[in-house]
Amino acid sequence: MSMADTGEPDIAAQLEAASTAQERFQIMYSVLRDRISMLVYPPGTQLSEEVLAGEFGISRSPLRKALQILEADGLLLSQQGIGTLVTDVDLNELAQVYQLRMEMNELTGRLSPADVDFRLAALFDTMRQRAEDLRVAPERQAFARLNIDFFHAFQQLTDNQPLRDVSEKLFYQTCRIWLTLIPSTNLSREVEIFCQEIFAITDAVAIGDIEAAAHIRRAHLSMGLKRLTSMKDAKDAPV
Amino acid sequence: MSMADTGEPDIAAQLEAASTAQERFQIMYSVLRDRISMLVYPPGTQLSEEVLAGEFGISRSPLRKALQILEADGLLLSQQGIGTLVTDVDLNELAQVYQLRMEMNELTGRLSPADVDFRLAALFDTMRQRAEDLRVAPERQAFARLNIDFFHAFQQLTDNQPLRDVSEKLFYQTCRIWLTLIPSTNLSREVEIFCQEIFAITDAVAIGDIEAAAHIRRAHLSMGLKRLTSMKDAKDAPV
DNA sequence: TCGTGATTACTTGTATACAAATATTTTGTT
DNA sequence: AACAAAATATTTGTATACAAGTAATCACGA
Repeated sequence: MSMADTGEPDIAAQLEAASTAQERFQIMYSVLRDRISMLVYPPGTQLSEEVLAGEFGISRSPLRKALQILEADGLLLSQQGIGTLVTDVDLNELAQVYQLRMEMNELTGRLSPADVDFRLAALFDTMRQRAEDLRVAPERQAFARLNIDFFHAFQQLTDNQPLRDVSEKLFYQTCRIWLTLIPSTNLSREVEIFCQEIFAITDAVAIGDIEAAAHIRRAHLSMGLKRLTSMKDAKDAPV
Repeated sequence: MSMADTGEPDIAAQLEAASTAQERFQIMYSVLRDRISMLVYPPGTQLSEEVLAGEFGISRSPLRKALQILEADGLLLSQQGIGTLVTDVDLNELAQVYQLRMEMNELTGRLSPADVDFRLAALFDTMRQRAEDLRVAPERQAFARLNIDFFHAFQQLTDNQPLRDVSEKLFYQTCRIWLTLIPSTNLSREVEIFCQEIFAITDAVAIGDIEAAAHIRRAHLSMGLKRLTSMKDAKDAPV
């Protein structure tokens, strides 16, 4: 599925193995979005179409489709003569996206809540396990990876597909802010808070109370925004 | 020459006048989305890249970007060897989108409500005027056009940009359903209902009560969904 | 007449050459 | 040395030829 964190073995081979154009697009899109979100390409990075096409073993044409969709998602900005740059997340946009996500997460509990079957419960159990592992050995990459994977798990708590699509777009618009703002000194604290969130939500899911899970998620989004703004202020403050 | 019956004077000239690629994309995207929404291209219509590029006076490359974004929006579906087809709106998707829009419209009143200045009040006044004109002479095209324009006016009631973007995507995913389902016999009734909605919302906006406007909108979305499902049932019923 | 296989036509997907826009470097002049 | 203008390099944008996939047609035989 997602994987492709550091390993990401030979994308070119995966692309060649894919039979349809849609599959190839999906691979390129996922890989690039993941690299942007995991800060393999930090904000401001210039992505050369020619270089990327070379790495993927294809021409610029099919690659450009992936880049154009990512641009529509707000993750890239292409300009003729300048280049394709990874966008930055500014504080204003961050606050607006977070406010919207807070409200929409509540909808997860109200609109078409999924029934918690064995598979879903098992998924959240692995999340809990990964959180515990991370707490023992806090690490930036693993933290970011768990953040992304837990989001996708949470998504499965609703059967409303448009809600899923919209939530995903909003999530990826800002999720890299954590990696960009967390200094190594704060990592442990953030991991601890995130673990508490995962534990609480997993407990709620275990007893089938999706609405409770949604409210917990909302509360943590709210507090997360507050911490992010304070981090941002601390970073922007003069030395 | 071109079959663009609804105003839309020579797109090719507009494209040539545009100075940047982004402007050209915006023109093509808007024109195509509008044609799909106004049923110039009804669901199932096959859009030939070559023909469209010819009409727009450009090559397939820049046109394809617009088509690809519209495909990501869910309005088109492209398949190699088959063609690019306008998607249909099925009842399931319709219900999910409407449920989500109902909830999100409430957010319009809570998240960053815009302050109603003179310009905004004037805009809603023109909407009221157009509604009154439409009531006198109900017409399918004018109804659909007002539906789209009123949506954009309503959008301006919030300053939360992500909320605007998401709402717009959702709106265009289903708005053509009205034109596809309304038989000429029901047009007058729908126009009447729509006028009542516009009048009520305009009154609320006039006194600066955006939250009230949002609740009215939500109520009409809810009732609209009910009517749409009943229309759909009536249409699908055997003769 | 029916069925079946090959052929043909038509569609989007991909590769590539070139155009246009921007940034950088060089070069010439004062 | 400083400045300006031109040449150059680098990037995305566009046009176009061809490949790959699909559907319809035709030919041919039983």
